[in-house]
Amino acid sequence: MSDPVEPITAERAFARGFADRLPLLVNQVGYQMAGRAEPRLAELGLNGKTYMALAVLVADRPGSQLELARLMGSVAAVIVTVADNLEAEGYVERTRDPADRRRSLLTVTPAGRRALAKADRIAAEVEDDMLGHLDGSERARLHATLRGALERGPRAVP
Amino acid sequence: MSDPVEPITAERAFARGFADRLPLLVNQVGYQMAGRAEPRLAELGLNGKTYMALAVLVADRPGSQLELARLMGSVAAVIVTVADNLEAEGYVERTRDPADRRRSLLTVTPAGRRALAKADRIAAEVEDDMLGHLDGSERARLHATLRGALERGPRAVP
DNA sequence: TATTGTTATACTCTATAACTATA
DNA sequence: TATAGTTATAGAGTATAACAATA
Repeated sequence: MSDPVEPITAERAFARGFADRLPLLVNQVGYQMAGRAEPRLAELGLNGKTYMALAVLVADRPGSQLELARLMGSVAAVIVTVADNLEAEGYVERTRDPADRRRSLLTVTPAGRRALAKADRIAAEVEDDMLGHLDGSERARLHATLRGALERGPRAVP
Repeated sequence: MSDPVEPITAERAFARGFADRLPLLVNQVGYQMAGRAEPRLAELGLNGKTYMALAVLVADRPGSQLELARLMGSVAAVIVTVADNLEAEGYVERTRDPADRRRSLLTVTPAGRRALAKADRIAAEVEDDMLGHLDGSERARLHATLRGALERGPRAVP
């Protein structure tokens, strides 16, 4: 104790109780990442949910709010608020589908695309923060592993 | 379309919007894992938080509720409820530290250890569900990667 | 005066179920 | 009758601050 070259106290940096329990590890890493990203996303008028929605809108082009909900693993009522927030920031425009006037078409505006690009930069920096110890190939492997996990089985979680 | 060998509809199994954004991927995998584990933990009288607390109590032996809070990345007020729940299930006993009567010592009961073992089995099965496509060495690598991410930097998230 | 645990309160999220308008 | 979106409401979870006991 009181070692001059090790100013960090003896307190563990993280709980060993997480070490061999992958679900706890994944949740903790996700929680850490969210906690680091959210304050910076807030400066863009975004949060985790609206950032995710922008990403899915651009990449997957859902044809209705309900399809967006499904892609996000969420439900219709939640997407209403998400779309409201994005619309209020000027990041999406909401128009009724002329072919089926029950559906709302969400189109990302140029400002929305700029916000998404900035949010992606934040996400990349958070990734660097937490995975700076990995080289490129290790990071690519982690990406592939997690994508594979999502591709397996249906999403049963609302 | 309507391919007999591919009964899954054209709907994507998961949103491509997540694909290149690691924080979104991690959160989604964690969310999936939690959604699969929670209903089964509930049969043990546990949830994600109380399971995590049991694991940390056994592995890290915190000397007070506040230390447990720090190890879990939580705060004192939340731990009160966590400890209340574990105590109500008979999984921990709460006694005042004789050396400093402000502190509560949480000791895991034999029933608590049995519940933790069952919860660990659930966690392992959820891991198999989502990572069945990985062989042992790939899984070990994922473990090490995530542990490394948590060991880097302080936890700033309450 | 500082710290630990607790309680209280307000706030956010989420889940569910009505309700509307369109089909 | 069924579907997409919306609204309402209740419940869970979280954060903050005040408070009591102990140091």
